[in-house]
Amino acid sequence: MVTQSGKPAPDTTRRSERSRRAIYDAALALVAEVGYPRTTIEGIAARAGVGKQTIYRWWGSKADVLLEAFLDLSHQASREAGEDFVIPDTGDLATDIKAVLRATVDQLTDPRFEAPSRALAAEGVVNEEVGRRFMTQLMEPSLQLYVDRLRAAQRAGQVRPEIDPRIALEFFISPLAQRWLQYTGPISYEYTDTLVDYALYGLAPR
Amino acid sequence: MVTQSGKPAPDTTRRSERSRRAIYDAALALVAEVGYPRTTIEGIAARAGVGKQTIYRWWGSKADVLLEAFLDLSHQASREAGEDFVIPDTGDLATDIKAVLRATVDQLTDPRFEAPSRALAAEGVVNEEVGRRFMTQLMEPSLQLYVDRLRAAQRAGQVRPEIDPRIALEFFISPLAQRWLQYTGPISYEYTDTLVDYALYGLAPR
Amino acid sequence: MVTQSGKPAPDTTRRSERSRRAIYDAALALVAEVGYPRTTIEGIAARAGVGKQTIYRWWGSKADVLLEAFLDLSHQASREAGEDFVIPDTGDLATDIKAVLRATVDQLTDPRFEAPSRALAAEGVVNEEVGRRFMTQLMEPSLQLYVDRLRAAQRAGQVRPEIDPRIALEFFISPLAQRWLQYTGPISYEYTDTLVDYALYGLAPR
Amino acid sequence: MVTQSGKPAPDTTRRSERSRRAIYDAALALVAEVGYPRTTIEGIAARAGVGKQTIYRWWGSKADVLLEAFLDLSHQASREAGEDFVIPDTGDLATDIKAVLRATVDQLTDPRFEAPSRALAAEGVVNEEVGRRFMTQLMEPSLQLYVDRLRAAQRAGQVRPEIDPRIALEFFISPLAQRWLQYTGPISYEYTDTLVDYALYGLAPR
DNA sequence: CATTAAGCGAGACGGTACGTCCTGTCTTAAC
DNA sequence: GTTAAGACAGGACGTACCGTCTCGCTTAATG
Repeated sequence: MVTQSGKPAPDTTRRSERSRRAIYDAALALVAEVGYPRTTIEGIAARAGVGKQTIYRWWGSKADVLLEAFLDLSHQASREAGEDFVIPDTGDLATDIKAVLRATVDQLTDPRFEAPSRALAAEGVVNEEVGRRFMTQLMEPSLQLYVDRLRAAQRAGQVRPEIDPRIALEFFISPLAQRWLQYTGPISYEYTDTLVDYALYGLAPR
Repeated sequence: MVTQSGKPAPDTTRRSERSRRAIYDAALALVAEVGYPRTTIEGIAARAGVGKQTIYRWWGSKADVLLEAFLDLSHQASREAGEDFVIPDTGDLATDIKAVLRATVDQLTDPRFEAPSRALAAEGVVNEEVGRRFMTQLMEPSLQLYVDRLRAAQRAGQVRPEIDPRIALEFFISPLAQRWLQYTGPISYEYTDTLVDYALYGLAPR
Repeated sequence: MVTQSGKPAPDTTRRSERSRRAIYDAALALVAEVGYPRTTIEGIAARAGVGKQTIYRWWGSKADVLLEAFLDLSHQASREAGEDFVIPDTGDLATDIKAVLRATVDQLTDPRFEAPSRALAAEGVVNEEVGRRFMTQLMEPSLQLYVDRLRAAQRAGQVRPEIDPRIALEFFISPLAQRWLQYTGPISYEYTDTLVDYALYGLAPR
Repeated sequence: MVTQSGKPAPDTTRRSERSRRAIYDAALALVAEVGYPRTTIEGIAARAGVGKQTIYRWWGSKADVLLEAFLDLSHQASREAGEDFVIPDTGDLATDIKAVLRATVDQLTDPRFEAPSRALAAEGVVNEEVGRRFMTQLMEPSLQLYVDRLRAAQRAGQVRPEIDPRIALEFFISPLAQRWLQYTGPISYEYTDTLVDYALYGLAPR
């Protein structure tokens, strides 16, 4: 998807896999250690034992590198975790969503994920392009799972049919996201459970 | 609450009001024009016709400057707007909250506010200290208004008494905030109205 | 000797003697401790417990301050030393001049004098005005003593009458000065004695 | 002779010759135009169209830059001038030295040389390291020429054999240097001729 | 099977901004 | 009216990174 710039596009087949990995590792490590603003391209290159040009050849910006590194990390994690990234369907919507949200709470407080995802979220707030990629590449797949589960619940008569699942899911996701992003309140299992109870009360038919 | 640093702490009584104003104006203008990352302390100083040291004397960072500038802007706006910053109480909770959310939508898309508040929100995501100040100084007062209005609704029997207003308000605020911050969806009056309908359905007694 | 500038000349009668002394002391101490380039007006003021403006009111530059401070120091030294600052006339010109040059060697290596006089000499090299004041106020009186002593020697028939004493004295003074200023060679009693022997051999009648 | 500093020592083979030249030119031009103290590293960099870091990478200080620039200028001048930088030997010592000193007078008053050499001399007075480099790299070669010529004169019986040429040459050089450096008197052909006459009278055998 | 062209590590380069220090002017309150 | 104190506009310092560039080197793939 390289748009035609002035430069002759680099030859992907000759790309050094070893360098790419080293760059991902260095980027994630640095963001975790010193924070995003003090993570520099030079620092990543030095830590990865790589020339700066190798970074500039393949990525357009620090955010780009981190986004890919984080995507890679997420894919690895998915592969390791197996089933965990789907929403269960026990028949009881409340139980199922509570379980998923508890897993989300765990992930949001996992130090391995926290620094880079905060960094990317922040960059995305201010840089629309990064924001949209963060959204489509990282969040969207998860959101779709909620949509699917809510549709199933509608078919089962547990959620009113006129409800738009795409909006309903925000009642579970957004309050948690905001507390995490903006320090508007503490995050806990108790909190997410309450969220689900309040929200489902409104979504269920009378 | 000035913590004892190494420096002798400047004399506030001698501070130049004219410089402060010029710095606020320059900071807000630059963020609007070139974006937060390309807004520099040197740029602010130059535009304000002020020495860099005058900025460093009174603020600790670019984020600090912008936070105060934005607070100042908000206070000005409040003063101009008068009554607009309270939640009306017509007796109909849905109507009242819809009105406030529509005003919020307007503000979030007002170019005068958008750039600086995005910048601050982003900084706050990554810098906890800024995040907490953004929260307590800018958002908290507004949130309290929601709490008050929801309490009144509880007394009027329109909201179930066991609901925690502090959590309930997030159903109105957070989805909108997330769409705005993370480009997770479009923002419109229709959307916020739907939000209120879905949420109140769950909050109201059966 | 304040030339008419735009400013109303300050009132000398109200000048604080205590401040002047403190400034001299601070200036000399700082030059000795950290060297001339790292001696600053602010540093002098702080060390002297004096406002910066007090320095700017009475002196035009750092060099000015130091020049006066050093003059003051020299006058003090003269007063303490009494007779030492005249050239003796024992009748033997060589002996007399050797004695004076040995005293000069001592002074040039006295750490109390070395730092400020090097500083002033250096400033004078590059700043003609300072150079001329250094010359007329500090060196000239001493040079005149040489002229007087050489004239006496001419009257006594120990120096050829056609010799210009003003030039002759440079054979004693300049080589020593250059070695000191420019590190062109070591300084010792033996060296100055040799200088006198070589030079007088040429100045004396055959 | 690179001492082990903390920095990794730049790669000399990759050094930009074009930048070095531009820096020399800018430094000499600025010193001539605005004087040494108002010549800044930033100014040199800007005028040379060079990044500041390029200066800091290769030189340790403003004095360092100027010293090398001046050395380079001198070498250029030597190359252009050819024979002019040796002391002639016509058999008549007085004539030969007078000629050289007249050339020196010319150089000391050549505006191309005056500003930078004053600046370096001044810096050398106050900064021993610079002083010694100024001495060894710029003055020493010329001084050696005097030593050689005086030795030849001793062999020819024109100078007493017990005279140390290294001290004798100071009678020609130092008075002139001091007048130039410290404004202790005017500089002219007549003056240097007199110097030679007075001095040789003492150096010659009876 | 050499040739050649790309990616690579390294790092010098022209720049911009940083945060600190100092300049010389100006203002305030104390004496 | 001088003084101590210190805020101010300005500007240079020396450092850290930016993104571009050029250098030899390794490493496929091709002629």
